[in-house]
Amino acid sequence: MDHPTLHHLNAPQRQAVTTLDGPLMVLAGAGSGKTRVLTRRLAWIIQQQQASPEEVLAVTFTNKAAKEMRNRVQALLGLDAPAQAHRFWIGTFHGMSARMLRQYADRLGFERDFTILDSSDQERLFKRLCEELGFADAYWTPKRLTHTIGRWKDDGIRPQDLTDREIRKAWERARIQQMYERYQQALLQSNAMDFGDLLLHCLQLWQQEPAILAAFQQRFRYLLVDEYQDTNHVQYRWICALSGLHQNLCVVGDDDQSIYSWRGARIENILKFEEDFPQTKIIRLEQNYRSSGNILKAASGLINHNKGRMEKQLWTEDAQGDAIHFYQAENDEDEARFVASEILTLCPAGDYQQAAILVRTARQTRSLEEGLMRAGIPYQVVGGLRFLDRAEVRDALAYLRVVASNRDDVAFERVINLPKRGIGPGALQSLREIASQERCSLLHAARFAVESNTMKGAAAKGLAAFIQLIEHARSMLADDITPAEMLTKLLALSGYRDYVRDLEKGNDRIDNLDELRNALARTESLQLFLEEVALATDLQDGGPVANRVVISTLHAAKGLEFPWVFLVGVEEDVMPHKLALTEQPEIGLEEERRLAYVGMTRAKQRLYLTMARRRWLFNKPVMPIKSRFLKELPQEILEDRGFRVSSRRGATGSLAGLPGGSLHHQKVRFPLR
DNA sequence: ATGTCGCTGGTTTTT
DNA sequence: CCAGCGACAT
Repeated sequence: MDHPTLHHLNAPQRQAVTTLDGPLMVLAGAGSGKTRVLTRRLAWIIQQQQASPEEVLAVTFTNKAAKEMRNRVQALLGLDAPAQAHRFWIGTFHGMSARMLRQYADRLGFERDFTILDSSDQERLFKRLCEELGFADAYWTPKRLTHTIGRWKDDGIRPQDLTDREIRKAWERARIQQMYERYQQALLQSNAMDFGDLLLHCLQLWQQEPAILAAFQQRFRYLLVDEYQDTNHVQYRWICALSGLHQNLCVVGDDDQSIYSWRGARIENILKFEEDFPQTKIIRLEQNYRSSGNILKAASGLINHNKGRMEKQLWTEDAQGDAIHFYQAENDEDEARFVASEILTLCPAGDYQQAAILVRTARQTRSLEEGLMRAGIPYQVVGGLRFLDRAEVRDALAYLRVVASNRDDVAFERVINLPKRGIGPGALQSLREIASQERCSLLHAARFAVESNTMKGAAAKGLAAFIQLIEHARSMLADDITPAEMLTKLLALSGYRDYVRDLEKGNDRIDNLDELRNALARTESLQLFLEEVALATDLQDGGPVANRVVISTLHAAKGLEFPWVFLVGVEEDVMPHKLALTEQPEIGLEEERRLAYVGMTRAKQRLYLTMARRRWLFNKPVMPIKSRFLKELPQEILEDRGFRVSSRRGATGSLAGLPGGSLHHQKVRFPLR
């Protein structure tokens, strides 16, 4: 077998690529060439003429991963491939589900152009329902309802499925059940689905119309699932259903990198796979091509403290490489300064994209950003507050949604009084009453109220203006004005642009609106844009920007790699995070350990672990102590870079080394000031 | 209907 | 420190 698609693959990789028929589970350790295997496998299926691209379904968790997979497969397939690559069904669980549901929306009582709600939309909706139902409870806040019901949906629990496993007290269960039902009703009424619904409604559709499922089963000869360790129960059922006929299902994952249990991910899906598909072949990819020997040793040493792992031992042909550098900073500022000075030493030519700083929580980025800025090092923050989550962006999107759909009540409520149009809670309440009486949407109710002069005063005027605005926007689209131009006019005429300009940081916010408009200009239609945006996390390509240090949360760093990695804040209460240990301490701790493991295994050549002895938290001083994870590392490969008491007050070295009498090099280097 | 003051409560967040 | 919210005043 000397096919180019099989070049440069080790034996298990080659096996994973060429074992096409029957269920297959690939346990792919960090840095073991997983993406290479996945993409080669897709190419192999086509080249061996086992299926045509449209008969292959590959599911990923992020749009970014999907895009990368498509590009790489395209490259593998050669010149005639672009058209072929587009025929594959490659996408996220949610994207693929939406695609299938649009086709059959009517069977479930939805229209084809249903909207997809994000968690802030959901919270708003729950808030409204709480008010309507007089549901006041200190515990069951809209936020908690959103979260809890979201988890239930991940587990496939519908309102009627609630038992005392979920809520023990029967009287409370009845209340929550009613709320859950009302929520689903409201979604149907607004022709909307939340993320969980996308998957659940697929299952329901298939159950209700077996012929539709059978057609999909027939079609997808090969299924591939990436990041399998992060699938939840419903996703598992979704996969099983679709692969039910041919059973050519290949899942690829690493239980040691499961870090989304708080979003419903079930590590047990890996164990269950073998049970549910008894014929399963298991292939382990254990050779690591990314990290030096010491980095691998440290990471393995850490993760070995977890119980109940799939048996797997990573190894590398690489040299041991650098020691793991440990630095105990005096405080946040000193930590940032240390990181910055190391980066300057490591990247004398200014090739800063070689370095990454990984944090447990987004708020840790602040002192680091300041430190880098002071040192004149360009950086890029990934995984912080995302573009599409910014209030002004969501507002503008809500305007677009109202223009695009008559039924999107959630979007309507968001913008009806933004900027202020004199439509307060009272006016809104009467609109809702009209809507429920007439069984119509809020927009229709508003139209009705204006036409029949039901409203009075400021509210009447404001409503009329709003309706006119929306109709005007629609007529622009009908007159072939581009959606992007329409948005610009819409935001200007509504007064929203002026309103935003006068807010704090108004200029930045206007920039964001402009960026949204640019993204809209790049898309074919408004419908397509709204779909894309609903399922996307970010509009920017997301790839590393040239010559910038990446600052990332650990979660957002999965799948990335860098020559130099700084894992900062390696302290108790941060890593592991305090709140991760509250409910089920053992389980939480193991996930935190995996998170640290993911961070460490991002490093190729050198790994730094840092902590600070003093920090400020919520305006209060705290004295962090070393993370227990530090003590779980093989001590002999750690190099203590010491810590330093404020240079201005005269430095005294400290022997605050690690237990076990490790090295105490006092290499104090501070090129900055 | 809207503006302001003071209180609370703050992980991670692929979709 | 900070955003987001409810209570109260305008």
